[in-house]
Amino acid sequence: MGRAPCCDKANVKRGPWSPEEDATLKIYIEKHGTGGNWIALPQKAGLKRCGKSCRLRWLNYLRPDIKHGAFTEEEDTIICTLYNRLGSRWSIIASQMPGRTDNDVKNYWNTKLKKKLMLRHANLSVTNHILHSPPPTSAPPILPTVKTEVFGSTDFDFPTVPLHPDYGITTEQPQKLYSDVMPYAHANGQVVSPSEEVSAASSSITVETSSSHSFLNWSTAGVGSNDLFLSALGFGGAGDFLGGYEYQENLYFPNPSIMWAASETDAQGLHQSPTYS
DNA sequence: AACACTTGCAACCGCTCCAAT
DNA sequence: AATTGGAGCGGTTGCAAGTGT
Repeated sequence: MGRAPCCDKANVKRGPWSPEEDATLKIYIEKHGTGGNWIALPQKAGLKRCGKSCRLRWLNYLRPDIKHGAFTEEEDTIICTLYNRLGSRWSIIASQMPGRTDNDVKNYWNTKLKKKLMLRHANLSVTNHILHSPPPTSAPPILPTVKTEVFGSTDFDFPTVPLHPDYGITTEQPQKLYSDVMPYAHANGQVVSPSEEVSAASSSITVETSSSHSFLNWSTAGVGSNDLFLSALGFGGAGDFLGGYEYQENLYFPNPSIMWAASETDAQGLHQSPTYS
């Protein structure tokens, strides 16, 4: 069929927004709203931009409730846990973090958090190697390798890491593993924490993520069902990754339909149902 | 000081979804 | 039921700023 472009590219400005454009858009939206029609908005506002660009600029930068600045440890944990659970559903992940946009979260994950994970993974691998490996008496065996593909996120391609069987991570294909064990990823024991020494912390924290209807409860009690992703990386889980906090399911999503759509349409969703009060 | 390389992030692209017709 | 057009999403790109040599 083919689709018409969202705007006449020859007649719209592109590239970085000037302060004047920002001001024009902001003032217009604050005065008139978007009217639910981004396509017509730029002309009404007197901007030589396409509606799509205006929408993005507003949502990702100009909105008054946007939070700029560094991500906190709590936010790291939320991202980590929800990515583990949902894959790259940035809009849903961002919806749990007031003031953060999907673009923010996505960029943060791609540029920083993923590297942080890999770094910790590398460190843990070294630690495990030192702690658990017997003194080498002969040439080391050729170890199996795992390419991590999680929840259909086929692009998530951490470096192929040699895994020692004693470390507890199997070489079974993660995708199969995930579908097999849903909704209890740990039930058949295919995935276990490779580093027992990091699971002893005990504390809890409740993170308010919205003033009205959303909070996440974090504690170290029990083994969460969300740890598959991080376990596959060599972490005990999100809490393992970030200071010992373990995510405990207690999500209150502003728009439940989003979550059901996410969980039911392609079997990449939540391990268990959110509850509402 | 100058250049090369890396990093972070704003912005764009192309696609799917969905409501309206 | 088929088509259309807008909204929204995830992936990718481009560039400015920062850092290293």
